[in-house]
Amino acid sequence: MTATAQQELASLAEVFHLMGDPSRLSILMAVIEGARPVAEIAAATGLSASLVSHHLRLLRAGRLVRAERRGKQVFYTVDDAHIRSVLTDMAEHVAEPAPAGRVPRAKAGA
Amino acid sequence: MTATAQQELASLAEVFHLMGDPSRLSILMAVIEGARPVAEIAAATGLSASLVSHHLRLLRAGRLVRAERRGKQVFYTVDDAHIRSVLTDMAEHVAEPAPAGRVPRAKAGA
DNA sequence: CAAATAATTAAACACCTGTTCATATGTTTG
DNA sequence: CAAACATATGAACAGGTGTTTAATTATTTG
Repeated sequence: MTATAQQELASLAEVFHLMGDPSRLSILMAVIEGARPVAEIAAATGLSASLVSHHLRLLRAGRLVRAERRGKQVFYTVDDAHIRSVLTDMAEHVAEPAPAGRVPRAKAGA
Repeated sequence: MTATAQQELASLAEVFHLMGDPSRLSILMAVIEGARPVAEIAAATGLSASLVSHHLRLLRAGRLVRAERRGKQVFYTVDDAHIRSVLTDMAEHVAEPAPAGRVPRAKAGA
């Protein structure tokens, strides 16, 4: 594997990692349809403003959301359309029923 | 937010979380185009067979890969098309150049 | 059945990460 | 400038996670 491929893989993993936390994912879902201020995101997700802010910084660093200040408030939105399509596409995957008889437990018997 | 929405969010986050690790992601990429035995995956990714096996168990539990035994070997493949489209779609996102002047550091000035 | 190969599992460790609580920064308004 | 509001930051803690090493379980083959 080439060095740049390793880089891209790392970046890709980083993005997924950011989406792989329930709090952050709910934050993303809260701002997926338009810009909202932090307090509103906190209310919508049921998380503290502090925690939301912490996560937003990570999401911003990973370029998943964009920030824009309007007066006292700071509005956040998802950065681009890719995130949206990925979220919807993956939602389909999760919605599928499990085909039964898969994923056997560590020790089936007993 | 409804209880089922919470559930789906958790499932969604779980899937992303599984993809959010470089080792696991490289494993997924290694089996995205067809079934391959563990040893081959290990060779392709540069990871130990043990580590690959560990991760494959998690990926299997999350229904991201499917296992099929053929003789001594166990072949793994990505479970369905959604994973593929998500991976390719997100790869596009990562490939995009950063629009400059975004993501200010914690404390810009010295 | 014994040996060899392939994969899985278990235990242990180092590291990272999400969360909370308290404090600080920025912004408007009196 | 002081007060109030909105957001951001810092420190500290608890719990989770990836990795390694060693041992174990399947499966074929002599």
